[in-house]
Amino acid sequence: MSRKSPKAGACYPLLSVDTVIFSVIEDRLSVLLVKRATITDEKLTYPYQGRWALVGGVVDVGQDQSIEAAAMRKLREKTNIESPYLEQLQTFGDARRDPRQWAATVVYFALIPSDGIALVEGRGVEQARWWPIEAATKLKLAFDHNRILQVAVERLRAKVEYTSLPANLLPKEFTLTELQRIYEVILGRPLEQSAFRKRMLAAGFLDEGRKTRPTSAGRPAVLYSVKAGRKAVYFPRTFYV
Amino acid sequence: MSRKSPKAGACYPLLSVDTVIFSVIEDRLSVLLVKRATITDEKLTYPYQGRWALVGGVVDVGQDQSIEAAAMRKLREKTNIESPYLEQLQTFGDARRDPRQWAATVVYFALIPSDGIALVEGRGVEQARWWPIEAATKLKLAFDHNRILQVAVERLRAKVEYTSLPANLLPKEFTLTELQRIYEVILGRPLEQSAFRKRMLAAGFLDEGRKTRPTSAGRPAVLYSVKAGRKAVYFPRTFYV
DNA sequence: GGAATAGTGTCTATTAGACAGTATGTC
DNA sequence: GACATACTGTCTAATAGACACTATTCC
Repeated sequence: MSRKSPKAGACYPLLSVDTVIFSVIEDRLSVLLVKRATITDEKLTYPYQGRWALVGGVVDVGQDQSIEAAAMRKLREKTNIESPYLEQLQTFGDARRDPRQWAATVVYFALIPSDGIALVEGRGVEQARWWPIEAATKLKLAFDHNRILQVAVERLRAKVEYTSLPANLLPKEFTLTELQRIYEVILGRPLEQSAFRKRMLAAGFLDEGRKTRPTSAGRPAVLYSVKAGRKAVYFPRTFYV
Repeated sequence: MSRKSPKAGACYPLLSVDTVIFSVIEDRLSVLLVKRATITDEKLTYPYQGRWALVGGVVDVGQDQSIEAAAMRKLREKTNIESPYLEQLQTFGDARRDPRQWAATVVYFALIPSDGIALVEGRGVEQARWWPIEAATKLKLAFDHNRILQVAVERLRAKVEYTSLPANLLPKEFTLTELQRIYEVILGRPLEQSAFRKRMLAAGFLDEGRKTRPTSAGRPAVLYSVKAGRKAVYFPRTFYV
């Protein structure tokens, strides 16, 4: 925000990126939010102080080669995830969503496994934490982030009905039971085991691991992993016709 | 492009909108392209002179209340369509896609009926015309518009498999045979009549018109129209499982 | 053997696709 | 009646869902 001309801020749109970072933590679909810092002497130039917000920030033309690179950079600054599933959601832009000026934000959504997530606190941020979706939507978020979050959840739920996206929420190797649990958590309803397994195997995006993992009790399960290069597969039908 | 500071153009991203306007004309999926004007004395500030390009332009903070409003304005300036089906496709933005500066463009795609299209030529544009998709993709378009067009066509073809989107390519009233023809043109393969009709009627997005239209020969067909407020319906399966 | 979890076989209901057949208009 | 286009009935194959059954481990 250091333009020379006093009117510049009002004449050109500001471009930022925001990422809705999803993970399933303790059987709940959750989103990573950051709390915006409180800076007592700069109320005008740093709005929504103390509010929870999506991970994001202004695109830096000097630093970012592309919008996606900007989103990846912001994500790296907040988590230690190297290559998450990242999909562009939608761009929101109008005259009123930022009190300072006409602003547009390109929103991505990311899916990351629940294992080994370490949060990093950065500039302009007091805290970062995971919120279950139901709790997050009840918060009064910064900017139009409530609406953005809602759109992101709707898109995720819609795509889970007919794609293999949820596999990106698990570590590299996982059992079909674990995968099914992820689907059930996001959709909020139980799925029939036999039909689920048939569908996943028929879709042909899984490699069967030779090893099995003996858990505390019960028959050990076969470990599967997503075939190399297959970010997502589309099923020919949705669940429960 | 009239920023005061000489470095301003290099420091902030430029935000524009582009719309891939589709229509089915004479049984061919077509896209509306405009030819960029030739201005001999301003080669640097107006790139890709004489090239064909998507309909679009820079977002004007003073004029446009939102990005979608900007897209609608550009569309209005080129065609006389009042309320087309308009869906945000994707935003493309990086350091190299515009020779002048780091630029981002929010791309929409529009579906408009083939009847009553009148083209209007505007500023910076010499011609506007419809190109069949196969011909358009062979042109060397301005900016990264070849890539954008490709993404748009892929998205359209994908959605046609499981949505009622193509109904937006027809006038208000149409027969099921006409609707089927649109699907076949976009998908590039014939569909089985009985299954097609069952699917469309089962999806429940059509109102049966009481009138029939006596054509030159053959049995007159029932006219259908999309139920009020139903922009698109999702089918539970794709065609040809 | 009992408990727990993983995985499969079989039946049924649904429905998409195929295709022949019927309906209704013009000439 | 001939022709053209619109529309429907019926058969079949595929498969999702339901659910009971089997498999493999730990204790």
